[in-house]
Amino acid sequence: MTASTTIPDTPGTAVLRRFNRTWSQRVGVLEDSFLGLGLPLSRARLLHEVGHDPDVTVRDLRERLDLDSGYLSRLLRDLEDRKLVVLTPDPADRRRRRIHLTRSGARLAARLEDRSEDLAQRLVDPLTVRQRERLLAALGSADLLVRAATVHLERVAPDGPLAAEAMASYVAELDATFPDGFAPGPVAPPEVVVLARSDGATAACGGLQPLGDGTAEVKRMWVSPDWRGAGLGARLLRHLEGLAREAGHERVVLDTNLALTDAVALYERNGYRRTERYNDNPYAEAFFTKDLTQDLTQDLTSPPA
Amino acid sequence: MTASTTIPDTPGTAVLRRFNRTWSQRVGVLEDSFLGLGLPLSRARLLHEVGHDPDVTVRDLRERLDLDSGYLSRLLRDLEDRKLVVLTPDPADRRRRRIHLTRSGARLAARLEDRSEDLAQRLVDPLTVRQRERLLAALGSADLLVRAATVHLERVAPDGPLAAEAMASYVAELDATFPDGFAPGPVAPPEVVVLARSDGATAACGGLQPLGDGTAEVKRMWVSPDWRGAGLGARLLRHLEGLAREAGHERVVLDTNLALTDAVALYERNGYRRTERYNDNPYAEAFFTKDLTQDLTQDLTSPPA
DNA sequence: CCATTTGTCTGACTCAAGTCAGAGATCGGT
DNA sequence: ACCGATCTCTGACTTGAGTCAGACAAATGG
Repeated sequence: MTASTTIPDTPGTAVLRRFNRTWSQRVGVLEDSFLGLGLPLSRARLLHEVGHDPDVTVRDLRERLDLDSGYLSRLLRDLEDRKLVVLTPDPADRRRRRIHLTRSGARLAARLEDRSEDLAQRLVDPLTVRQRERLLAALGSADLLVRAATVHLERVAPDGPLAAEAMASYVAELDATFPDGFAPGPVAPPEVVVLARSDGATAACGGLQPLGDGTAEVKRMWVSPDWRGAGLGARLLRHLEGLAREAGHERVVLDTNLALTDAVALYERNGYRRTERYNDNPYAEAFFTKDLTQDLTQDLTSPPA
Repeated sequence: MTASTTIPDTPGTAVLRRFNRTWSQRVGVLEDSFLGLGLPLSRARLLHEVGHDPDVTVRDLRERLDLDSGYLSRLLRDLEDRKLVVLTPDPADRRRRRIHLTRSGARLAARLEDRSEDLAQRLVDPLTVRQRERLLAALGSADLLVRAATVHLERVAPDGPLAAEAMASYVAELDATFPDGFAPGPVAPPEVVVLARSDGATAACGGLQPLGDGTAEVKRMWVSPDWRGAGLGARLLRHLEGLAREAGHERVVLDTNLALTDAVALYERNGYRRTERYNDNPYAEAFFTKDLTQDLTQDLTSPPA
């Protein structure tokens, strides 16, 4: 609660590191709570994961948990020997194997869950209702911010499945937002597609289309509802501007519908100014442009050196 | 950011557990950051600990980190072989051995520190200044609350060193607060002394002295400045009331100085009412009492069952 | 239908992190 | 000077977690 009109010498990371220490000392137990029911941690985590979505394939797990295939195979075998799971070949692709919990596996998974819930409860217990609310609010916003901070921006193939999926989300959202729906004709995807990805899910997307004459158009800016308010839009926008600048463009333009108030605010906040219509997109009501040659935007992502 | 006028079914622990997941996935790396400089984690941690206070004895470390003596011995030997520390017998007690960092040990410890700082910096980096402030504020308050929630209240020997130390802090604070200082005569410690301890440090203290006639006096309530605002005072007070009730007392009384506005507020918030002077303590300006027989105070520490 | 890729599994390791049972010095009290 | 406690160290184990190099079977693309 120190006043923070000036940037302190120790740039907050002290707080972060202290918190990390506190958390891992006192709450690290939450993880270890999976322990003590006869299963080592790795196996318990695996069981938990299987419990969370039945019928996963070995492959899915391997990808999700980033485990060595041999190791995973052995872990699964161990769970199988303990009669906690059964592996059956996937009829659709007989190389794959599907994993189901047995009855006792489900029971154990539930007990692990309870145990972890118990521990969480016990942590929160000594606090007053008021404090509990403060704690949970703090953790909630820290969660969002940490996740936002660790999102990866990656350029993907514009015609790949990831890009297609993101485009579909974008279209679906506009369709739900506009009073008369949104039904664009079949359009080619933009030349550049960037996704913000987190945990294998797409948190935001945006595209870039060269229009010639030193101009690139920003297209399909979209932030998943789960991620609003985490600054992903601004980050993605800056990233796209950077790419445009690298590609030698002198300005970016974009169009938008005025119903998208958040988007309009985002553009205005980031140095975009209204300009005249430059296309015949029937859904577009407002047109923006930003000069990339004069680097007025100070980089907000890193402190002044 | 959901409205929280009603208590949700899933009592926040979901938020907590989700946060735990996020944190350990993304930031757990902070711990592992000690890795990769050629030292395994346990040794790196040990080095870090030694760096933080030079001239520790093996015994101290064993106690502080709760390690098996054989294991610790081996770890230290490993550090010694790597020429990172030197062990010398303690002249005062030649069974003990003191540990010092060598020059290269200190260098490595500093690099470990930097590395962890770097990682923290990198986490925070993609955020805007605004978001960073939000994150650090959230972590700061979560830190305090988590630490508060995991404080242990323990009764200690009134004449032991821990009690003495706490009393000294109490006296020192009052001495600094009162315009004319605070110099009580040599008084016997209260019959019951309870400390709130965290990480081997005392966060708060309080005492209980039977006055006869069904009455117990609450004495020496003190919360360390680091811990103000975490609700420790209320918790300790309730704990003392419980002890008094168990011991068969019907009411508690206490005196205080009006300069201690926080304390006065605490007592009023917790059902204490003003009463007339019952002793001749020259520093006391206000006297409070609370009836223990009617259990009006609902227990705020746990939700209604 | 054949070569290549993909998905799973086995065997043979490594490494970190402990635990447990003493051995041997050293100290403190009597 | 002796006894029991204290401190440190050694040896002999265990367990968990994970890596790496293939082997083998099923799918997939030309």
